[in-house]
Amino acid sequence: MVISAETGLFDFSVENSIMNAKKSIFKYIRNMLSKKTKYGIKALAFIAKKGNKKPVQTSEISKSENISQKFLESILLELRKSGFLGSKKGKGGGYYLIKEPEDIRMTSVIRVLEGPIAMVPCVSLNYYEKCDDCPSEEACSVHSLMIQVRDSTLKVLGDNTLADISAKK
Amino acid sequence: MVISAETGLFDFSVENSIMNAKKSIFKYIRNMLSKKTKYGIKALAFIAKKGNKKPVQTSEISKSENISQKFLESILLELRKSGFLGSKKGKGGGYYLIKEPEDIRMTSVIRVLEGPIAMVPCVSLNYYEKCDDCPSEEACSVHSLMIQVRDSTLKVLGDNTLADISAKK
DNA sequence: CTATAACCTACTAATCCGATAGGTTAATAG
DNA sequence: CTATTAACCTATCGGATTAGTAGGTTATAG
Repeated sequence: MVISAETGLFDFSVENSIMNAKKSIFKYIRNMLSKKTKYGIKALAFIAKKGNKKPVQTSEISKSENISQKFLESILLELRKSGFLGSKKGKGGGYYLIKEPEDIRMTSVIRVLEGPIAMVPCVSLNYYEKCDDCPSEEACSVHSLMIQVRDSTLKVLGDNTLADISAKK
Repeated sequence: MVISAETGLFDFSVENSIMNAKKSIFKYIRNMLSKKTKYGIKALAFIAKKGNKKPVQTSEISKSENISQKFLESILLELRKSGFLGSKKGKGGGYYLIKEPEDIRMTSVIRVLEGPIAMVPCVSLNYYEKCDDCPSEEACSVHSLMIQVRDSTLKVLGDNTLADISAKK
């Protein structure tokens, strides 16, 4: 907020021009992978790295991975409800893996946290939705392209398990 | 809005529960490819299909592809400024391709309209940005996974040209 | 000179993301 | 039995984008 020296009132025009400048200078970069999903994967990897079956506290993951604890809580809760994690309340409690890391594919993690893997709903396997505009999917120039992208992404995410990504370092 | 028969007042609790139900039933599906990009690709394909060098009007594309004309105008303008299209004003004017469809890769179109192709800025080639949270990209479990996804997507989008996607049908 | 179609500027509603706040419940330690 | 711990739950919020809409101005063809 800029205050005019002359009038003592808020100078909205200046404020506005600064905001517009910001807009144009710092081009927003769209995240296709939300922080939620990113944090979720990191948390799973963290738990997997520990290896043993003792529960890991949210606070520990939060500190180690620089994630807001409250936000992380909601993510881990969702992962538990989706069957990836088990939990234990009270002292010494926390979250632990239910399945082996080798059996957790990145596709399933991302589908739960993020939603569709496809870039467009009309080529999504699990979250299909027809486009409003396209009368025919076969005639759509974007459709087949996006199917190719989906399939190549699906291949990568399906090949990678939690064991693979938590093995790093 | 629901009106209580007893009090004659708005029953916000009911209203609210309906809205919550809606929220949970109709899960929002995130588009990773914006409509802007989708429309832009469709428009390019439309122009490419025409084949000849006569300018194509925004209104024609808009009607044929079911795209809001004003929105499309802004997209085609951007594509012109980015060097994909040429334009001609006045009667008989419109937009035309500057390069051959074979020479227009989908990667470049998407980068201009959408921005980064990578799912996360920290693995983007053209829009790189460091993550706030990660102290080390090598240690990040998400990083290498997203590099794999990026590369496979880049392969598909780099292999497909405007000629390829407009050849359909 | 007039119709056309590109070009430009500003604004808006709806929506989501990422997070915060403030609590309740269940399990363990002492 | 009591205090502590950590998961669990509900509500709310600011900031930012998307997908337009509105209302013009400029240049070109006939």
